[in-house]
Amino acid sequence: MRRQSTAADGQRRATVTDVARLAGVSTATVSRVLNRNYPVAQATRERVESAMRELGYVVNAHARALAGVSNRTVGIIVNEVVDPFYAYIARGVEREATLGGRLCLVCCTQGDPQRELAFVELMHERRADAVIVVGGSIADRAYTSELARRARELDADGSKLVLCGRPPLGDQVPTVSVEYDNEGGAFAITDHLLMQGHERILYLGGPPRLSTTRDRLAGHRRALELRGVAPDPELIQPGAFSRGFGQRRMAELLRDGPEFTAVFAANDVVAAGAAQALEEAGRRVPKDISLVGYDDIPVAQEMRPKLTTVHVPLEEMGRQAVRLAVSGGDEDDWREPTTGALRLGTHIVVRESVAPRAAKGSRV
Amino acid sequence: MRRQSTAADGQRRATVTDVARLAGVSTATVSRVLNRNYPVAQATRERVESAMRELGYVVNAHARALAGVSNRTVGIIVNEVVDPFYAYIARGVEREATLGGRLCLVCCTQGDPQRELAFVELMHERRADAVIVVGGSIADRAYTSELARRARELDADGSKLVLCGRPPLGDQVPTVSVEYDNEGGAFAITDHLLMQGHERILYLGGPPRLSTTRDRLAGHRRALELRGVAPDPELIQPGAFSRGFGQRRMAELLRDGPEFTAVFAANDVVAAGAAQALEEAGRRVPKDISLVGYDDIPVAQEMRPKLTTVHVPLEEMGRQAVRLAVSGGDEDDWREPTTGALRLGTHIVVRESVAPRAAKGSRV
DNA sequence: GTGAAAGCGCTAACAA
DNA sequence: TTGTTAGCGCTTTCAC
Repeated sequence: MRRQSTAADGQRRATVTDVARLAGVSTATVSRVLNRNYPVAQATRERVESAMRELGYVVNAHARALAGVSNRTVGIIVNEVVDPFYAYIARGVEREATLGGRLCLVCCTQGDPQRELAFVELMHERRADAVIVVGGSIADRAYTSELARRARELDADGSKLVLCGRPPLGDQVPTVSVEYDNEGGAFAITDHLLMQGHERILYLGGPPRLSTTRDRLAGHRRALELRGVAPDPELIQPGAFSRGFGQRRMAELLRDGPEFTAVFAANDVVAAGAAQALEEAGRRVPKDISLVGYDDIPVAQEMRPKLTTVHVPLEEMGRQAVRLAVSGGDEDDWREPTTGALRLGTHIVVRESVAPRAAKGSRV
Repeated sequence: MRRQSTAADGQRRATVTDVARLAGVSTATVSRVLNRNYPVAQATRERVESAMRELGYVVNAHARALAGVSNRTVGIIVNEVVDPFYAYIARGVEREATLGGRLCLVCCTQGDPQRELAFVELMHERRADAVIVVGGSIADRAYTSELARRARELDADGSKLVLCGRPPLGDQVPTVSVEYDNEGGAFAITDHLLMQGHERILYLGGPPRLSTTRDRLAGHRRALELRGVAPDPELIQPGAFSRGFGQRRMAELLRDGPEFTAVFAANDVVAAGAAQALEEAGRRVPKDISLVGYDDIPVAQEMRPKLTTVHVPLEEMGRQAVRLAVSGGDEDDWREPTTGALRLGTHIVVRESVAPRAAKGSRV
């Protein structure tokens, strides 16, 4: 049974005033030793510091922020921390923010656009230097205009909304954006499959209305078209970005779907699910069916066969997002205009999950 | 080029006063519509709201916090967001915090205890309701006492330091802790190996001075002892918690290390690295050598053969951490004493990476 | 080198 | 139902 030393027992938390009193100086002096931005006599400093220690004084960040010092914070809003796609971007943001002496706050929407909007507002309320929204978005009228409104408010307060891996909100909306060549990656990997003789390629997974899906599908279709392969609607099977979806849908299609010799999974996680279903159905990858993914997250190297996929510079996107947003930080440089944009490249990583199409169809 | 509407052009950010003036009411009224915790005439409310919209008003969270409203925040401090071990705990924290209407702030130390300490302080400065430090710790005198000091300061301010997956700081230090049966899991999985006839078991990876390693090793040794197997120092090969370490060290040991028929990797990530090295050396798992991991993160199910490992209730630990720390939240219930502790169970999950010891030694 | 005092933007008594 | 006003804890001129 220990002493319950919460606010209950009147031990009001120590403030600069308390420290000042105990040290026999003014609050201004305390503030000066706190910020070490102004000369203070050695002896005075020591008295103040010991008073702080004695009182267990901890500066109040809110009071400080209110009094006008930047709180050096960038917020990042993602779907899910446990999803490597987001985690690696978050890591980039975190690293770069730390480099600039800033704190990085991570929020998870669990895929809910309303929560995303709420978080943007929250970060604004906390006066973040920048708020970064990550990942594809659905093209919803109401949602988009709400986000645009917040982008404007943020901008009006000298902060920035950063779009990371999603399309711009329109030319009138002040944002900065960091994208990756999503369409190009999808084109390249489809072409890779085509070059191996595959023409019946199943596109599997990804929320149908998501910008990410739209772009990947566009690249996929462009590649087919270029090689004169007629797209078959039956081979386009979007759904979700989850392992579970990949596995379930794949199993179904194997049972009574169209014929195909290769699978283009919307991302590596879906690919892992598909691989599982393929394995359970006794289809060998890549001998019977070739399989590719997208994103190049670590699981791609853990799978057997190792997954051929499209590399996306996730961490670098995160870094660039904060770099673009907080241009400099201390030094007030008047770099780019209000709206900056950056598009990073993608490239395919060939591993072991693709083989030339077998002479006969893949159906057993 | 667009209008650069930052602070530069004198567009001072709108405050309650501005809103009040524009709406023709007092700031108190504005505050009341903001907090919807007090009756306000419908007509008034509407005028205020439209004024807010017109001005692009966004409440200042710092001012609000300073004025005495809890900012409903819990901070979590982890090594690395991209490490699933931490990511899943973080997700639990996030989920539970959200349930309580709280914001979850994630900080990454990149394994640096000094940064951890700094983050605890930072979260305290921001007046977090609780700050959760996650993962094993090294038993360093100076570090421990520093952390203890901060725990006391936090406690004095009615907040809490939560130790998640690491040993307590001592009975005098007010903390709450959520652990898992680390030793027990290691015991169980070692015993599993022993039951399959393995006696030469290599323990691979994990920072040697980390509490996590110490506990796992303790369980491992206890199991050996119980079955009367003499521990061989050569078979204890700690190092790091990384895939790279697992792969490198494994390759070396395969080349010129002691003989062994099974590998107990300190965690699943190390196991993945070890598996890779085994594969490259032409040793089959589990036929030639059995392999187990720890943590049961998703990669365990992606590996082929699927990895037998110890399940740790990561997400649940995160949830419990905040539940214990912010006891109730709104309702001021006087539940447990200052120091609460919880220990969650672990269990092994048998998959495909263990086989009975071959008749002959594993050496080719 | 140090102190006095005026806010920063908001909330919460207390009045009206 | 609404307004007045006194802080919350800190920083920062401006004096001394």
